[in-house]
Amino acid sequence: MINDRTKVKDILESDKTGYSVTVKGWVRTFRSNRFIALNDGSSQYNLQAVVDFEKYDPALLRRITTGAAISIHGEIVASRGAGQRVELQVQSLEVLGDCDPEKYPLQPKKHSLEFLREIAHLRFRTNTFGAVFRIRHALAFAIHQFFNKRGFVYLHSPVITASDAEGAGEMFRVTTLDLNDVPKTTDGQIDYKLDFFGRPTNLTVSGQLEAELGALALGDVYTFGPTFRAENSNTPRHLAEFWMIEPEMAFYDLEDNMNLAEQMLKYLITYLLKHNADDLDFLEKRLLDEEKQKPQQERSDMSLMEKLTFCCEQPFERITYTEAIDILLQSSALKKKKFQYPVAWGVDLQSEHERYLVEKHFKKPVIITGYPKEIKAFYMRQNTDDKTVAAMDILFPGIGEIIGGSQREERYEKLVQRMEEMHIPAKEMFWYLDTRRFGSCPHAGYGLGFERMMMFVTGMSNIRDVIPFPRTPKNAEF
RNA sequence: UCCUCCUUAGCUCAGUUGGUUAGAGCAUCUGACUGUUAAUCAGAGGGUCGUUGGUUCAAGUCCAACAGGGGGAGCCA
Repeated sequence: MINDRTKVKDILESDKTGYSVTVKGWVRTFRSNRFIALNDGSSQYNLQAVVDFEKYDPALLRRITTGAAISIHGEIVASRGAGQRVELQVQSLEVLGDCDPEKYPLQPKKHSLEFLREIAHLRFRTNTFGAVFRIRHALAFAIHQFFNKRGFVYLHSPVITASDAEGAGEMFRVTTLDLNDVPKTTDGQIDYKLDFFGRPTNLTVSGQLEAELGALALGDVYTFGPTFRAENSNTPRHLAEFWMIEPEMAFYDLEDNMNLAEQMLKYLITYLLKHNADDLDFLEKRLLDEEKQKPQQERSDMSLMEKLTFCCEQPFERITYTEAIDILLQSSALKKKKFQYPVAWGVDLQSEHERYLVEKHFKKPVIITGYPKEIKAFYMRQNTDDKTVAAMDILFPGIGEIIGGSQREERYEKLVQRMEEMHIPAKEMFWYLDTRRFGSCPHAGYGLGFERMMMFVTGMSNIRDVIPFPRTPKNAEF
């Protein structure tokens, strides 16, 4: 048994002194041949271990280098220095894993996020990514806690699907066929009968349709799993593999749906403010440093904590698509020809329009409802005006659309009609349509991009820095 | 995929109108010092200037293509 260590976080959070501990972790810096800054991942902060170097073999001390894994036994005492309340007086020290300083790429200094992305296997060892991934864990946990408290059932939707009719984006093909010798039918087509599933299959682009099946029996369900889009998107907001939360609720209309989504976002932010204050504090300081490099005009007027607190305190602004278009048409930005894309009823809102509404006009999260049916998916419930659907998008400052959802079309005839109009093969979707044939009921749901939420709460500006191993076009190294 | 910018030491960057042996800070190594907080001081090592081709007496510097990365856009979460 070697799991006898005390975690740094527990030591630092207590004022207690005069007791013996064993700590294990990685050296961040070794100053003056006397002070080891030790980090074990449990906290943003390091434990300062004090070595009386006169009593130790210089050969051993030389092995205490940045990045080395060490185990220390000693006594927790009040610190004589100013930077910390308590410190560890070393009584015995063992190097568990050496770290050659000539070759180790991490130094006790600031590294660019781009450089750290190239060494994604080591970036966990930095302050920034330590904070990011502790927050990622906490956010995932809070999501489960939120739904569990409300009696939701966590439903595992399949990662491999045969459905290619959802129209949610380009898909990754899943096959065991020999790509160097693909079997063909007599008319020259790929013979999928010989493939593993006997038919074409893909990685899922959404668990929503499966979640609906669950909701119409279990009541309230949610999915939380990886999602795959094979789109050639090269932006700081897109990944080929990302995580999505998709709640689906029976007997909910659009307003119930919005209420739940707003409550959830506020719950998650409040949870992090309470449980990850140290990590958020670090990220806030990091952002402030970064802002200092920018010209005055581009600096944001709120700090990270202020922004998060602000979002929890304000009710989100709720407007219809039609109202949004009117605001844009009357905006000074339009009159000054600041928009690159035209504004008119019927067009989809562009990033620049969304950003204007959220960041300039309302200056808080905005929920937009009632989009034209032409620009939304087939499963959204048609409104009585015959022009719009019961859709809702929640827009956040800085990242745009964080949640997209709708009340679903529960009326069989209306749904089939819409599928025909949009060339969705109803025959292959018999399992989905069956829910509308047998005991259909009003229901609603939404999708939350987990990494988008991570970007908002951490203030990180590139989505590749909030997931451990980002998958993007031409990049799957780690 | 489109537009735009970038690529010089391990990292972050400077490098004049093309002109001798390409520089700095940090890191690393050696030595000094030792209650430090990205410790300090002195010295040393470290570069086929992203790749390929072109212009020129001469290219880190100018031109082209390609690769990788950043920012913006589209698609979306």
